[in-house]
Amino acid sequence: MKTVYNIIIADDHKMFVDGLRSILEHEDDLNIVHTTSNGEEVLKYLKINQNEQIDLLITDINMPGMDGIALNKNIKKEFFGIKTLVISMLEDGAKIKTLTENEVNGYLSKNAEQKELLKAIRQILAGENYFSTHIQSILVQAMTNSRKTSEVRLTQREKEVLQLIAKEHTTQEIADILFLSKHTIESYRKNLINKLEVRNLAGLTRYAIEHKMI
Amino acid sequence: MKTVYNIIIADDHKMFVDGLRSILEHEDDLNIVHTTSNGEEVLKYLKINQNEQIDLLITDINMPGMDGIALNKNIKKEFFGIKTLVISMLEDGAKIKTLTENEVNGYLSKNAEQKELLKAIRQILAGENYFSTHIQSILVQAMTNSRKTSEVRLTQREKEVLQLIAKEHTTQEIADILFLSKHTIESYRKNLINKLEVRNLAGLTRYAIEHKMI
DNA sequence: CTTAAAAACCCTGAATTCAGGGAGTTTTTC
DNA sequence: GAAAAACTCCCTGAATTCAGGGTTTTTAAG
Repeated sequence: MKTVYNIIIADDHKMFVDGLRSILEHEDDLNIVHTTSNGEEVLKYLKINQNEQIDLLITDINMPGMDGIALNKNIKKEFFGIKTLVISMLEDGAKIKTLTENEVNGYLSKNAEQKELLKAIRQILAGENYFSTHIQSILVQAMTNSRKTSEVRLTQREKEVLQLIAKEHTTQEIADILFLSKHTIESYRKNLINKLEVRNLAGLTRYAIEHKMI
Repeated sequence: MKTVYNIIIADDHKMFVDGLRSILEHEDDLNIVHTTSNGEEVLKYLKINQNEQIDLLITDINMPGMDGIALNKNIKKEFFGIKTLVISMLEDGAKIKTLTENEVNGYLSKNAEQKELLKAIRQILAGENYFSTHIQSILVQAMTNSRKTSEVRLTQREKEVLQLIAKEHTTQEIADILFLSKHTIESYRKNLINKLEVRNLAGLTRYAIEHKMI
């Protein structure tokens, strides 16, 4: 008697779920027991069906309501023995990094081939992690990037000023808002431009937005 | 003898293509003749296989290289009798609007059900257009919005300049890049500030990022 | 208590942006 | 073919930013 692994899929893109299903249904050892379109439903299902051993969760990152990141965190906290494979279209280094830090067992891009998908699933079920070479390189980049750029730790005041700059306030206005001299604000702007290695307001604004400061 | 419709699919997310295929292969009258992962390949295929009548193109919007919008435009210009159904995960009113203006025959979200997909395909093949009520409401919103706020339609040149501004280039640099006088770029910057109702570089940059121009 | 970092402030001068105009040419649209 | 929109270029002058130097005071850490 062969071992059959139980799989849950969470993705709000139904056609994608169909794609997964059509691939997995040809595999005798892989059994899709449930599919949902958001994170909450997965947790609900797991709680109700505690007697059923689930081996693998395949989830998207972006979903309405609880997303893949939060879902994975909750599952690793509350349940045991459930591996997680994240499949997403986005290839955002920072997000993937937080996933690996949260013990996700694998990550695939949605443009992966069937072959790679099955390889990832089998590898994860065997107890290993799976991150494609492509994803690995993105991860490495994100790591080195964070060493480079976030070496620049901004002080609270600098963040305040940066936010106001990004909100289109002039130096004088920021000075008025923070009850400081405009010279002070000019110093901050100058330091920010140096620290963040940008050239002008546009660069500061981009940094602020990219780091979700506004 | 039944009529069989020939379909081409363009989407870089292979698993999604598999999902589509698994749905469509159960339909006797729908025949997938080719799948590609970008727009260029579709055009290449169509040019080589001119004798083969293609009835429907199913395409994503976001693809590496030529995207769905450009692809549809090219197809409507160069080939006849090919309907287009766009399936995308994004629900950006402005983009959908440009699609309808470019004679796309239908639009579906990637979280649509099988049922709706087949309904859309059949309706389009029968000569009608298909836009789900959900999409229609987004469209209406985009229209009314565009009357309110985004009456600001930027020209191609304006977009180019805006992009370069947001990338921290100075006026002189942009002038050099576009082979224009710096006075011209100054005019563009001024007009952009007026049109977009912002105050400075920071505002322009924010607009550019919020509208995904960089 | 000492030292370092952060926060606040000041100065000069060049470069750039911003705001307000005008004006000619080409391209699109009706 | 006329009208509108887009594209290009130019001018002036004020405001602001940018780049390079500073100083002093407060706060945090060893």
